[in-house]
Amino acid sequence: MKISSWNVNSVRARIINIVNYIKKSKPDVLFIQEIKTEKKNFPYNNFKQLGYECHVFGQKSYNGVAIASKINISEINLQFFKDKKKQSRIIAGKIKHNSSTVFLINIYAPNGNPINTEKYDYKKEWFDTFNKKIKNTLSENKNIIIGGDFNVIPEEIDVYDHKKYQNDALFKLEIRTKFNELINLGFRDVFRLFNENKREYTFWDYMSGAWQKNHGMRIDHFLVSMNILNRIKNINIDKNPRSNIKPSDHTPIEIEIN
DNA sequence: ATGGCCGAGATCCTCGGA
Repeated sequence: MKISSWNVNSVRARIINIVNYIKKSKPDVLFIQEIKTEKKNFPYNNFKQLGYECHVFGQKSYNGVAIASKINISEINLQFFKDKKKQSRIIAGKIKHNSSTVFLINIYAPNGNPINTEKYDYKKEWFDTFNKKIKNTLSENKNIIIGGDFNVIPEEIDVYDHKKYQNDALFKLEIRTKFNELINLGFRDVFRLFNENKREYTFWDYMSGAWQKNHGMRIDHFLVSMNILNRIKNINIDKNPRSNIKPSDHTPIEIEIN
């Protein structure tokens, strides 16, 4: 089974790219972030024509997450925790796969820039609440996959110039510590586990030719709980969609699970 | 050292993104 995650930067502006990606990559489940639309304007039909059912946690203009799936997802949850700013950032659900239940959590974590503002405080609080909630969830379900746009650069190797990002909300030590606290609850960053020293990115800014210069960062991740780690067969960052016309600034990341 | 590119939504500009 293939699960993909992609911050599309508007599901409506990106629908052609998304359809092309799905046709080519054929994920069983697609985590989508930054759909930037309300549920009522979500392009359900484009997905339905490809055999995908969509579960949507929308928001006007900003944020918004969705799960598109070829297989049944149960217990869809739009209130994994109560977001202080009422932003649509998490959609969760359960799938049955190889006679076990796997808890899927699709997240779009806050950006947090600029630092020393309430945006940064919101990001810190958001991660504190998320980590607490994950800790509780682990006591009930050992099979958890968290995927999405974490807005966290885990290590120096994960950004083209780490010195530039010391005081950025994506790389500040305080934020990376929270990311590590989450991992220490019993997860692995699957990309880094499978690629010890590899430099790969999932995001390139639209500005100043970042894509052409490969000025990227790895901020989209799959974290998998220890209990099902041995079932992960592969992880791949598909850079192709970033090179297309009218691209998202992020590109999909994909895992294969047995 | 600075600014640069996009999308949404309400006006021809602002906000948010990372």
